[in-house]
Amino acid sequence: MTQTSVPDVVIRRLTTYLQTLKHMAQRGEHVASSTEIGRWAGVSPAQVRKDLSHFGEFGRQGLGYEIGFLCTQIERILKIDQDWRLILVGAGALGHALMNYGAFVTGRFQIVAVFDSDPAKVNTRVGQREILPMERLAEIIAERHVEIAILAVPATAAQHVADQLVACGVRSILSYAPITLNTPRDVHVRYIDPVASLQTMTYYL
Amino acid sequence: MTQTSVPDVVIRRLTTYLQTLKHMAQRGEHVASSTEIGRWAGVSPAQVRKDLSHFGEFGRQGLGYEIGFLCTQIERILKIDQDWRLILVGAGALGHALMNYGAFVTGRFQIVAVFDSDPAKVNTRVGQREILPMERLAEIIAERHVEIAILAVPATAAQHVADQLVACGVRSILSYAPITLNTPRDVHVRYIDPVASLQTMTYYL
DNA sequence: CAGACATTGTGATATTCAGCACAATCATTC
DNA sequence: GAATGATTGTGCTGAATATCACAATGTCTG
Ligand SMILES: NC(=O)c1ccc[n+]([C@@H]2O[C@H](COP(=O)([O-])OP(=O)(O)OC[C@H]3O[C@@H](n4cnc5c(N)ncnc54)[C@H](O)[C@@H]3O)[C@@H](O)[C@H]2O)c1
Ligand SMILES: NC(=O)c1ccc[n+]([C@@H]2O[C@H](COP(=O)([O-])OP(=O)(O)OC[C@H]3O[C@@H](n4cnc5c(N)ncnc54)[C@H](O)[C@@H]3O)[C@@H](O)[C@H]2O)c1
Repeated sequence: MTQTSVPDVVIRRLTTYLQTLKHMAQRGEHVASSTEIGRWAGVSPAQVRKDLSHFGEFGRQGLGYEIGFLCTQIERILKIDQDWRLILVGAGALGHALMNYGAFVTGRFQIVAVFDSDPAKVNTRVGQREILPMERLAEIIAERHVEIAILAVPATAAQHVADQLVACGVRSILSYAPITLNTPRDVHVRYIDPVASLQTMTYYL
Repeated sequence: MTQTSVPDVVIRRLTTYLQTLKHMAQRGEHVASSTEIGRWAGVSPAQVRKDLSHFGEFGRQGLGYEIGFLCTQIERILKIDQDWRLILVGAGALGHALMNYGAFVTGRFQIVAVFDSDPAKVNTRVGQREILPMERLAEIIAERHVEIAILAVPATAAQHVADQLVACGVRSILSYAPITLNTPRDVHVRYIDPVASLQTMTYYL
């Protein structure tokens, strides 16, 4: 029940439940049991129920969970029932893909500014937005109340940029650079690295 | 010691240790203690030692781990001391970024073919490679002994393509589609989804 | 509206994973 | 070459996480 004692794995599973529920909703279903949710999310029914019970009682005995209601609740728990403004640092190949990614154009996570250190790229456009110089980082972060940044710069520059972001008040970083960042405790960092993912898969082959 | 009983979290941490070690090697260091490795990888020294002890004794008391040697050993454990041939399905924005990603061009994970169902894209080029039609999937996978695939198609097509891949004998899938795939037990799937990562971070804000 | 049925929420239990502490071991110094 | 200092490898312990099992509670049908 206590907010702080919920393990991180539970939080991560909530996102997959949400995915599953949205998918079911699109298929026209209105109610889902923990068994169904579990099957599609790849976890046991008991796990689903226990995870949800950390935050309250959302289901009905004998019936299951009302999909729309549960979606709303999970979104509230994860605080994604509101818009979040992001910035992107690094307008390379990956940065371009991200800027054109539907979820960041129309969804609740909106990239409000793109930064790059390369003078040749600054003032050119990517998607809808103009690439800004790093000098304007602090200004935009403060002005737009940005708390989350996506890092898509080379590994060699990642730590340096991360330090700048932290200094500007960014509290969450999603990094694509294949390097573990050194940040203060209260700054949350997640990593996305396809090579690392592949390396863990070959072990099982 | 037993190969099968090693938890998946340990395997995933091995990749971060390897990253850290490579980084240290580049800085000209030759020996690393569990404390140093742990500091940069963000885990406790005891954790580092225990993880490594699952596979053998790689260190020297009083000194630490010889970096080059440990790299070699971890690479052997993860089976990344050999080249792996990958295929990529989906030559969209993300597919293009991946094809031009250095790690997939020069590293041990090599994308040997790209597929797309869009006739307008087939026979055009992305990076060095020609985009192939889905009809040639089975042929190439068998011919090149491909066991790993990267999935970069829209969510709506992901399950269908995954089924095709499994039918062709692919045993590991790295999926960028925001959907949990339904696959046989012996097929390993990892997911990369920036939105899911962001959703878990807002909880802590 | 009563009885059959299905499913939740959760205390208890089992299992997995992380941290601790120290003997064993090796390099280095004097 | 003995004494010192540092670090590993690991049994033990405790914490975190998953599973089980069932009472509680609702739905649905005839
Ligand atoms: N391309 C991919 O598909 C892919 C996939 C996974 C991970 N990554 C990783 O993502 C990162 C970016 O990849 P990419 O392919 O887009 O590289 P890229 O070289 O195409 O783009 C990097 C961009 O960062 C900018 N940059 C460099 N130093 C900077 C600094 N100090 N401040 C601000 N901007 C700076 C560069 O000007 C460039 O525009 C890399 O760390 C890479 O390892 C890439
Ligand atoms: N663009 C990004 O930065 C980004 C980031 C994370 C995740 N994703 C996810 O990755 C996937 C691809 O994203 P994208 O931006 O490249 O999309 P995209 O629309 O640019 O590309 C998708 C490609 O898949 C092809 N395709 C569609 N159905 C197919 C089928 N049945 N068989 C083979 N090919 C098929 C299309 O022809 C197209 O070329 C999506 O699931 C998206 O949600 C994208």
